[in-house]
Amino acid sequence: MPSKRTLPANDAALRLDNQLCFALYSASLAMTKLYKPLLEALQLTYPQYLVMLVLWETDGMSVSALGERLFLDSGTLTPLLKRMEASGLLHRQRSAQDERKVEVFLSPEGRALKAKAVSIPACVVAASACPIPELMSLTGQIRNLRDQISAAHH
Amino acid sequence: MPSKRTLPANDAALRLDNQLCFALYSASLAMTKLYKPLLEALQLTYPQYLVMLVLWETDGMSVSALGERLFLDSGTLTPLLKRMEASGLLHRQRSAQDERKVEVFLSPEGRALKAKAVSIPACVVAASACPIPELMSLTGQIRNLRDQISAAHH
DNA sequence: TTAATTTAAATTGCACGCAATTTAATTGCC
DNA sequence: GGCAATTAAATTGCGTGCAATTTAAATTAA
Repeated sequence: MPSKRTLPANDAALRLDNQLCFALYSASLAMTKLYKPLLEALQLTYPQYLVMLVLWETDGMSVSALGERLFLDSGTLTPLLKRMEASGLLHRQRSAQDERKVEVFLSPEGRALKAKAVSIPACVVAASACPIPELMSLTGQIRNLRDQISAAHH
Repeated sequence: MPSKRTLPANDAALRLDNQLCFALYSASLAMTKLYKPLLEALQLTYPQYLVMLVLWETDGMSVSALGERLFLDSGTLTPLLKRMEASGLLHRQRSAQDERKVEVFLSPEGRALKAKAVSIPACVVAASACPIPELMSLTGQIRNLRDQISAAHH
């Protein structure tokens, strides 16, 4: 039994492998590495793939709407979208209604790329070696956690 | 009921909010934002905090051992450790036994910083608004997933 | 033992993320 | 209408991540 002078609880609380944050961080990095070879065929980086997922759902979104969906700001998105425009996947266009806004539209090539992406989710599921219901449950739990901690700092 | 010409399953499979990868990615970014004000008091970035967690557990690790623990390589760690050395938290020293290796040692200031860090985990738990057993379970599940997909690409 | 291979860090180059600032357009308020 | 406040992108600067290469040390093989 620990003496009153020691801080046993803190030692466990600061242990790397007990950190939820590190589990998330390292899992997210591992996920990016898993996607890399899958996305190479599409000439996309992982954040660019996320942008494509959004645009395949809703074409013509503004930069800020895209940012809200992906939790990224214009400092990240502007140069990323410029690179995607340069590679011919989309084009950016000032909104006529509100000239402050820039709307992002898929090119025919960008739209067509979806066909090459449909096989990716199954590869990721296979690599996880985890039953689909568990993956769905885990996804939901992590999403809830994200929303909770996002709300926490307003 | 969907026609045979449509691809209904793929649409769901490519939906952003169904992606485990995006849940992890966005949760990890949100976590980093949550830590930022907490770490400002310690003058640490989030990856630097992870290095401190490792060194508080095991001082004197080599760069490669640190990298294995954190899933980071020397391309990331070398400049990061140089910045931490410049701010006086640690020093780097060629191993006498094997001159290829560089060992990382905490300075007295670095060791002392642990006292300021002990309050952080409780803040994070509070922000998550989630019972500790659930957090522990979630951490374990995410760790398992990470290990599984890390193993998957060798 | 020397030469080839392997291993460990460091370096280079590029793509994020994000804080902070700037520029431009719109909205609110009088 | 006119001016301040707000909003949207872009820009700047910095700290990661990581692939690819380089340098140097240690190990293995011939």
